[in-house]
Parts: sequence; C-alpha cells; structure tokens
Amino acid sequence: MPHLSPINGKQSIQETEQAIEIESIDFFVRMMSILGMPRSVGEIYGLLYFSAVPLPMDQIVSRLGISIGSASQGLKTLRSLKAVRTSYVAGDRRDHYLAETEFRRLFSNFIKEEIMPHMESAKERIAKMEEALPVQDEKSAEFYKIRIEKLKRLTRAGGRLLPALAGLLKL
Amino acid sequence: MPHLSPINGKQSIQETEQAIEIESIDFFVRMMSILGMPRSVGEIYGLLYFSAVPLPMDQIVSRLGISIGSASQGLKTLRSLKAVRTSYVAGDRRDHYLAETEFRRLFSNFIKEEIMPHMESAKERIAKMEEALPVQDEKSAEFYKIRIEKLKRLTRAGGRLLPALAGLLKL
DNA sequence: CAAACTTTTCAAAAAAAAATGAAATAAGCA
DNA sequence: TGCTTATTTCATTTTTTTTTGAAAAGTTTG
Repeated sequence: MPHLSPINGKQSIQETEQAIEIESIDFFVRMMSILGMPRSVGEIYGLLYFSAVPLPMDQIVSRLGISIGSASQGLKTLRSLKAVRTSYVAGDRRDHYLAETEFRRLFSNFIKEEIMPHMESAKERIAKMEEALPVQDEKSAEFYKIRIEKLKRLTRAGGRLLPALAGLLKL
Repeated sequence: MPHLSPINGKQSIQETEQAIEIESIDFFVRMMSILGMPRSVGEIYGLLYFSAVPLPMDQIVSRLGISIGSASQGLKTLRSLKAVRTSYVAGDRRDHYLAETEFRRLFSNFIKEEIMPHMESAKERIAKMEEALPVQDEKSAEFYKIRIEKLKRLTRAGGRLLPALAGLLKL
C-alpha cells in the first residue's frame, strides 16, 4: 500500500475531504439503491452532498470516473426528484449543480413522483377485479369480497399515509 | 379474439376466478417490484392471495408456468418475509402454501428484514466520516460538521420512524 | 431401508437494467 | 451568423439480476 500521508502521520485536509467524499458516495449509493435508483445516481448525489461549491457536469464525470451519458442521465433523474438544482456561476456557461439537502422535501418528492403513480394504477386493477366479481354468486363470493376489500383498504391507507409520511419525518 | 363465454353471455365461475387471479397477479407483481422483489415472488403471492385453499408447489409451478427453481426460491423469500405459511393437508406429503394477508404484519416484517439492516450499515459509514473529520480544522470543517449532522438526523429518524410505520397503517 | 416423491441448490442461460460513447442537438459567445 | 463549448439522446455494450433445469439432498412410507 503506497504511503499517502505526510511524514508526521497526520492526514492532509485533502485526504480528509477525500475520505469523507468516499464514505458519502458509498452512503448514498446504498441509500439510492434501496429506493431502486441506479448506482450512478447515488454516486452523483453523494459527491454533491459534501461539495461546498456547485460542480459542473464535467467535474462530476471526471471525479467519479463515469461517462458523460451516465452523468447527464443521472442529473436528469436527480433534477426531476428535485434532489439537485443548478446554480449560476458568473463567467462560466456550464450548469453547476448543488445538492438539495433537505431530506424531508426530497422524500416527499420521491413519494409523489415514484410511488403515487403506482397507487393509482393499483386502484384501477382493483376496479377490474370488482367488475369481474358480481357474476360470482356461490359461497366463495364472500371470500373474494373480503380479499378485495383488504386490497382497497391497503391502497387507501397507502394513498393517505405515504404522502403524509414526509411530514412525520422530524429531522 | 376467441369466444370464451357461454352462449348466454354470462361468464362462468371459473372465468370470473381466472379474471380475478390475473388481476391479482398483476397487482402483486407490481407491488413487489416497487419493493425490489423479482417478478416470480409477486406472481406466487398474487396467486396465493386469492386462493381459498392452500396450494402445493407443483400447483404454483403449473398454474404460473414458472420453473420449480423459481418457485422454490420465491417461496423461500416469501417465507422469510412471513408472507406465506405452510399448512398441513391430511394425506398429502407436499407442503401447501397459504398467503398471509395481514398487510400490517407483512409490512412490518419487510421493514425489519429488508430495510433496517441498511440503516445499521449507514450508521457505521457515518461513524467513519466522523473519524476522518477531526483533523480538518479550517473554516470548511463547519460545513462538513453540518452535513454529517444532517445524515445522523436522517438515519436516526429513519431508524425510529420506519419500524413505527406499520403501526400507523390503520387498515 | 429402498423406492418414490418432493424440495433445494447452483451452474448456465436468458432477460433486464445500467453504462458507455459518439452523433445530434442546443446554447452561449465573437 | 458561424464557431465553440456544453448537454442530451440513443444504439450498442457491459453488467447485474432473474430464471431455468438438472443434479443433489431430503422425506415419507410401503
């Protein structure tokens, strides 16, 4: 293992920053992957989260060693979740990106964008089950009704609880 | 499109059950995929959810048209989440599976099994950041401290809120 | 205990998801 | 406007995940 520290054994400021950056990227890559986001999205957010200055895309590309295609796609995703925003930097025509660090808002956007649309289509699917049901008139009909009712309660509860969740997140 | 209904235009009980089964499988395949579970797991649960009788694995295999490997794997996953349980059927040596339909409990198990372990490793990663930090002693140290503090609040809130979530699920 | 049946495991194949990079497009500047 | 730089798009490649199927392991019962 190469010797990276100064002779006195203390790590330089750059080394500290680099160590934190690595942990941050690791942290958010895993976080995002729980939420079903690709690695690159986690990497970009992790890098920006501990950057005091807004970074242009080419900096993101070179520091993370990812392709410009991935960076562009990842930033698009992060923008749509409002997890990053662009900040104007005088005398530079590139977009510069900054991490949005208010997790409550991020979370709320994620639920609205990524989860709620599924709840809608779930409701449609339950409606189809109910369309099919009424013909059924033997004893098993009761069983089906109960199971469908459970699904309805689940989606209703989900639809109410999930958007309210962000509010519960007292950070 | 082939004519599947009887001449009177009403659908048979089997057709109704099949229609509901299809919607159920569709419903849970999507549900599970939000939670990062493979298609086969959703299919199996969707089939069992609307089955009044416990089904043995070979029934699951033949009705879903999946391999026995997938079925075995999927059932293992579902068992570990306590989303299915086996039920004894007299005079049959095969295991018979039944869906657990109490979503509150399912949800709670999912969080405990799939989410909480990540929260633990997140805490370890934050600890590493704090180890790296103290050397840093210029003005930017403050920035890092604030960001790390935010992460700590996030993981703390997550660790408390997520396990409590199932309790909020009033179905 | 051995034959018949059931289930699990796991290497290989197939499918799905993500990353790449180059061409196309867009946007700022002289 | 034309030149330069920045960004997006998307067909292709790479990587990861899931499924398959057959062999191994495990069970039950005659």
